[in-house]
Amino acid sequence: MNRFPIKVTYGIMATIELARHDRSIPLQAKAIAKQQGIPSRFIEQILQALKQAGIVRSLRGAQGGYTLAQDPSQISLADLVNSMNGNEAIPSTTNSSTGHIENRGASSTILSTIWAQVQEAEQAVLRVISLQSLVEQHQKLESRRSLMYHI
Amino acid sequence: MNRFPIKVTYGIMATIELARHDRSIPLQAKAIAKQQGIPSRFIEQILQALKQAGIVRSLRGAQGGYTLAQDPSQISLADLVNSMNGNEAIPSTTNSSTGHIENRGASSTILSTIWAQVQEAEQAVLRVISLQSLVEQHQKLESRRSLMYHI
DNA sequence: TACTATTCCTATCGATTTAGTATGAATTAA
DNA sequence: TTAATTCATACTAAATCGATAGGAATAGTA
Repeated sequence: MNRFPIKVTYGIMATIELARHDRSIPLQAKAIAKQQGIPSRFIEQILQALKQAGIVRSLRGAQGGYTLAQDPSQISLADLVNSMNGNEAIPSTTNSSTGHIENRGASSTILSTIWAQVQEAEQAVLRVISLQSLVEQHQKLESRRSLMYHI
Repeated sequence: MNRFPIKVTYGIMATIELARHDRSIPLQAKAIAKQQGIPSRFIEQILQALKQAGIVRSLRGAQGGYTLAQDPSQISLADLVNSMNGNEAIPSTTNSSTGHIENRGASSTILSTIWAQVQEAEQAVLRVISLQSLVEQHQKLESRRSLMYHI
């Protein structure tokens, strides 16, 4: 089962939709929502996050909408996931008020570095997957599915 | 920052404590809680999960408590984390009511396999870290800390 | 200019999960 | 028999997740 947060899932679905669409014509949030079965007010928020991360561009007003800001081959899944997870803030070990090194328990110190390794392992998986490849896989699956209904 | 759920963090702290303790004498939940600054009724619940997973043994009644069920070198962080995350249930792709293959969207199918890769990467990191090594790191940190206060 | 379609901003809401408390029964050493 | 302990279950407060809501700002078009 897919256990990415729904926000992340929707964001990825939206960018796949954008990648399949003519890049010179903006695609509206509403259109994406309808196509993918996502609540349209919700996808708007997610598209905002993608915009802040520089992954999509937006045009306001009538005939406005969203376009990809980069080529699908240049966008990694890590970019997508990170932009919607509200990127981890400055991980500092110093307490800003005192300037002292935090005196956490030893276990906590150890687990922090292990957590960092876990995060890095996840990022490594996500970095090597491009939006381009997602679109290609998507294409294959869809055509296989339509074949099935022709038998 | 350590981003393991607090339940997991506490559980690991508890097993570290158990590993440092004489294995032939049960250590009480209350003692672990006091030593590590964990609410004692809370650590009891966590120790139950560790017991279900076969990582600790328990003895009820007066002078009862918990002991490790295995050697610290045989317990991996993956074992610990998984036992406290309430291990993922049977991942089946078939809909049990119809017997048919689920007809989810293509994106969802793709993201499921990617999520599995992410999970496997995380497990790979956790599998190679033993409780033994955690205890050793813990020891080093503690002694370094006590040295600092002797200067 | 006025109208309409759209993004953008911010607040709110219900459901679920997380972190913890509470109560007391069952068990066992002394 | 008593005291200390695990075990089982239910409850609760706070945070997070998955949305929904209202309306301001912007821009194309008649």
